[in-house]
Amino acid sequence: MLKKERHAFIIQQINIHNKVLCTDLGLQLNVSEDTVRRDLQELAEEGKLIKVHGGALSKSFHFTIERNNVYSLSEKQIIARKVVPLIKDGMLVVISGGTTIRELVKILPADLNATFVTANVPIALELLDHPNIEVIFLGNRLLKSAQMAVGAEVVQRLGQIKADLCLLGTNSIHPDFGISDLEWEIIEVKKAMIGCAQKIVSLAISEKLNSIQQLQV
Amino acid sequence: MLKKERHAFIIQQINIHNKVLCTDLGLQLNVSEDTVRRDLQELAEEGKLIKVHGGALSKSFHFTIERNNVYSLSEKQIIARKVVPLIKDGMLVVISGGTTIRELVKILPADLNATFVTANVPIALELLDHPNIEVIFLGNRLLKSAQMAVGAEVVQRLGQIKADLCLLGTNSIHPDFGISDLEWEIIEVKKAMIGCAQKIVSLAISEKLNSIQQLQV
DNA sequence: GTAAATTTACTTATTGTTGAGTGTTAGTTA
DNA sequence: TAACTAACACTCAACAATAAGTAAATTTAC
Repeated sequence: MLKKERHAFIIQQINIHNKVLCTDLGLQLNVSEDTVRRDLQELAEEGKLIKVHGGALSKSFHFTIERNNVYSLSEKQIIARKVVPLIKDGMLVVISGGTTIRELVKILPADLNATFVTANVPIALELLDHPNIEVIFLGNRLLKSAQMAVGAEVVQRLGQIKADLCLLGTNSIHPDFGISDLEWEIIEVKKAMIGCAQKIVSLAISEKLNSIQQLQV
Repeated sequence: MLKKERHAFIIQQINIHNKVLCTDLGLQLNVSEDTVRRDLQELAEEGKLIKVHGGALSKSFHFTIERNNVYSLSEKQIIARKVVPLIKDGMLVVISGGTTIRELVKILPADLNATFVTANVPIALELLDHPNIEVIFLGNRLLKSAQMAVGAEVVQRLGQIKADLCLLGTNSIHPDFGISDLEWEIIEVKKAMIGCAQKIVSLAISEKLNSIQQLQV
C-alpha cells in the first residue's frame, strides 16, 4: 500500500470517527506504529488533522471523544486479532453482531477485498468505513435490543446465500448445549446464518464458555 | 508494444484501480521498471495521473477534509423542530438520510408511536434509540458514500408500501428542476420513496434552494 | 541500406521508506 | 509526589524506489 493511500485512509477515518489511535491504524494498515506516527506527523504539518498523544483528532472536533466502555475490551481485541487471518480476499462472509464482532470489524485490514453480509446496524455502519469491502444488509423489522434485523425475510434471504465463513458473536456457548441466546428472533437469524456458511467461527470471551441461556441455537 | 499502447494501458489500469505500482506494470507490460517510470513521468507531466513513490494514483484520488459535520447545524435544528408536528401517532413514515433528517430524528418525542421505514444506516441507528418507534430497514447492497441501501430490492419493497408521509433530506431543490442529486442509485431510491407516500416533505437549508445537480429525481 | 533519432535496458549512485533498538517524555495510578 | 506504563523522538540499518549516465536495440527518414 502506497503512502498516499495510507494518508487518505487516515483522513477518512478521522472524518468518520473524529479521532484515530496509532495502535488501531497500525493494525488496520498493517504497518508499524512508527510509520503511523510519521504519517500523522506529516498530515499534521499539512494542517489536515491535529496530532495528540496516542493518535490524532479531527480539526473540527476538538472535544468529542466518546468513551465506549466495553466490557473486557482488551480480551475482545485479542480475539479479534486472531480471527482476522481467517478472512481472505474474495470471501463472502456472514457476520452477526456484538461488541467482540465490532472490535473485529474495526481492525479489518484496509486492503481487504471481501463481501460482508450482516443484519446488524452498528456492524454495517462500521463495515461501511472499509473502502474495499462490499456490504449487504439484510433488512426488515429491526429489533431494538439487538439493533439488528429479524424475521422471516432475513431468514429467507440468508437461505439464498452460500457463504464461505460465518462469524458469530456469542452470548453463551457450552460443549453439550451449544450456542444459546435469550431471544427467539435472534436465534432464528443465527440458525440461518450458521446454515448458509461452510465454516462457522464463534467469537466469545472465556466467561461465556460453559454458560447456558434459555434458548438453544 | 508501442509506447502509446503502454500509456493507454496504464491509464486504463488507473481508471479501474485508482492506483498502479511500478513493479506490477513492469510485469504486466513486460518492460523494465525504468520504462514504466518514464511512462508515468510523462503521463504525470500531461496531468493524466499523480505520480507517487512506488507508482501512481488517479487524479480523482483526493482526500477532501469534509467539514459539513457541524455545517449549518442550528438552521437544521430549526427545520427539524418545524417538521416534528407533522408526524402523528400511528403513522407510517418513509424517511431518507442526511444531516438534517438526523437532527429531526434526534428530537422526535419519546412517546411518539409510529413506524418508520428507512434505507439509511445512521438514521436507522438513531431511530432505534426511540423506545416506541418501530423501525423497518430496507436492506440490500449498501452504498458507501451515502451509507444507505440501494438497488432494485429497495425500490421494489418501497413499491409495496403505502406510507402516510415521506421525509426527504435534500441535496438540491429548485422550483422548476425539482429535487436533484449526484448519484443515480440514490435517485432511484428517492423516486420510489416519493412514489409510495401520500404527503412528501423535503427538508433543506436555504442554501440548497435553487441549486441544481446533475440528476433529476 | 544507412545514419540519425528515439527508445529501452542495464549499471551505479542517491534518495525515500520502513521497522527495530534505545533512551526520553508524557500521562496515569497509587 | 513517586512509580509505572505507554507513547514518543531519535538513530541506524535494510531495503525499495529513483535519477542519471551509457550502451544496445529499435524505429524513422532519407
